[in-house]
Amino acid sequence: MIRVELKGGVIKEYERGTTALEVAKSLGAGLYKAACACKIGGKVFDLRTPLQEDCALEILTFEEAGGKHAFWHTSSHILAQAVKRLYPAAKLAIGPAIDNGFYYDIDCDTSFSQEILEKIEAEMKAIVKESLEITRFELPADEALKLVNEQGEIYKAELIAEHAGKGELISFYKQGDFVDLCAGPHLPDTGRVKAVKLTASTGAYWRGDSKNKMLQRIYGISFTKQADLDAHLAALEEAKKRDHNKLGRELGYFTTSELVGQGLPILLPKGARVMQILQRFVEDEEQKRGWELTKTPYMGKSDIYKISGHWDHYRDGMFVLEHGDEETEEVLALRPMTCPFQYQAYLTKSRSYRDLPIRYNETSTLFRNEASGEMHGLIRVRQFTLSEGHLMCTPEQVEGEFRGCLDIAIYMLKTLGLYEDVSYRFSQWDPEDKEKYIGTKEQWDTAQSVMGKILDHLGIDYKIGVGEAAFYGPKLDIQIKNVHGKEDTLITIQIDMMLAEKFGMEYVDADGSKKNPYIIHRSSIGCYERTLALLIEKYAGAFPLWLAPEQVRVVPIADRHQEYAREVRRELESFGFRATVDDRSEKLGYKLREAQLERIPYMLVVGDKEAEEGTVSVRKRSVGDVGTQKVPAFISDKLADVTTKLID
RNA sequence: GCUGAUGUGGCUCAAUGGCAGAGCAGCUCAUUCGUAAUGAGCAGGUUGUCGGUUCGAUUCCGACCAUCAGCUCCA
Repeated sequence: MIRVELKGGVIKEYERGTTALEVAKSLGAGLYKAACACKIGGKVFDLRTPLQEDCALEILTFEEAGGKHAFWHTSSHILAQAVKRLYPAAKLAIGPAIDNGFYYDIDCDTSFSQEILEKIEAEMKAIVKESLEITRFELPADEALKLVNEQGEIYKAELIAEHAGKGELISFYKQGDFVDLCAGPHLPDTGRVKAVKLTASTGAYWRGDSKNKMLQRIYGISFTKQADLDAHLAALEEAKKRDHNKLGRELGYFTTSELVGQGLPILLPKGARVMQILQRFVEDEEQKRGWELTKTPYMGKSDIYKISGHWDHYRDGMFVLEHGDEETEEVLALRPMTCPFQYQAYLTKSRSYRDLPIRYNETSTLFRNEASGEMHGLIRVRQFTLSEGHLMCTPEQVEGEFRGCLDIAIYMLKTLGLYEDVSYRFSQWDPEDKEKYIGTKEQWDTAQSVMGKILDHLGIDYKIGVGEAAFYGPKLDIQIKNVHGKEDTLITIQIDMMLAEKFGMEYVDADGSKKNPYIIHRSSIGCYERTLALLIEKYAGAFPLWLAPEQVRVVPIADRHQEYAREVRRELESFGFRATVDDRSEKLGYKLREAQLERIPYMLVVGDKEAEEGTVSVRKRSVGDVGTQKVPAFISDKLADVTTKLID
């Protein structure tokens, strides 16, 4: 007998070799029916795992992450089984659970149109109804290979071939007549996937490599009951309404034009105003923290990019202004980054260790010729404005300066109300990738260990991204998810030990020797276009007062109140408020409705009473009518909110 | 760049191998109104662009442009 510690510290005894599923069954029919996977000693396992010794066991249901993962993984197997039933010639690649559901990559001549997805979904429901038992078995690599070859599963064979010769057993899962190579864990049977929806069919390269064949990827989501699926789909619809690419256009923040081109958004007055507010905020804050503003050219000769290495790495992604022969004539290119231009500022004189750190910031407009399929709203564009900076310092200073760079980024994010939504990624090089990265293994090990030490010192919780580093150094990326759950980099701080040497940047140290400074590349608020996009989504267009392009709208009730309304507006403007008067001969309700739809933070209703008393009737966007105030009282209240950058 | 989808007035959406229609927005007039839509009238489109098939194309076909989802990429 073995002793199994269950949830809440309860200890029960079982026969050695009892499976987790049998334990769940012994604990109650409800738990048995809900069981998806288990945790043994804190690690997630399949429910079929026999318990061989005393252990702590937790049965995971759909409510826990591990259980959800198994549930969605099984859903993907059901998807694959349905596809194989309908299209026996289809070849299966991989089909994992993801953060929000599951997918399966499939090689099939038939294109999975909407109608076909519906057919597959119907077949999945049939498989669920059949409530097939799911069993696990293991084979040595050579027998496993034989099995998948018999099935004609060439992609599975490729996966197994990688494990051949290591002596490990390859696991399979079987449900009905469908067998799939898989590490698991999986549900006990297919009958538990009560509600399923296939959400999309897209393309995806085999093994994530664009040199490989493009397969078809079917995405889906599933739940234990239909009501949860319905709620999930409704939430997705709600999220779509916040999408900056839709809302930002509707509210008049930006537009695009076919005549101008892809990835070249036109910021309309509202968008341009918010961007100006953000820029002033960033530049002022950076000045307070010892950053010096530069203004460098939007283009430069190819020579400068050849030294930095960008010409080799990113020439295709640069807008090169070609006039003639590259060999004999000057070739200019629009700048894709500001680094080497700010280095020229550093190089204007010889530097002493006493001069360091030198911190240069710039609100820099950059140009990158992104691939046509990459462009998206304000998130990924071909011309953008970065709050960019480069900091030159000694090795002793690098930790403190890095912390300073991080501090300002965190301060920005907190002020904007985005901080709670971000996560950190420590982006490292991939030693296997000989093409992308410059420098030696020693240089990389040093730079990464410096950054790793700093991050650990600061107690930052990060994920490691192998192969995500810049070609010249490791990065701390501050990641954020958009309204659809897609993650992007908002802010990045990089340590660079390579480019100073390439550009001959030196300083004279205390002992008289010449050394290359460390360079930190960093952004404090990221790219303004992208930040604006995320703010639109975060606030669903209802910006905090300090950021709102129009802060106050004065709404006269009848035409005879227009003069007083304009007086109120002039008073507001004299205190720096962005205010307008809606002087159209419309009914009050009509004008308020429009102001609400435009997300104006405050509407000031003025009629006979207000004009008489020198007051305004305050309507707050988020609340409604909040009563009457004297004009100076309203102004001082809201001035305080603007000064503190209140997020309301 | 790749896979797939989409493109009809400013917006949301109809319709059709044979004169393209509605609501909202806009404009005009009337209404002067107290916290999310006053009424009436008017105007607005070479159906993304170019080419092909056809007696006739917005509809069918092709190329391109743009937009969307995803992949790849992101200095």
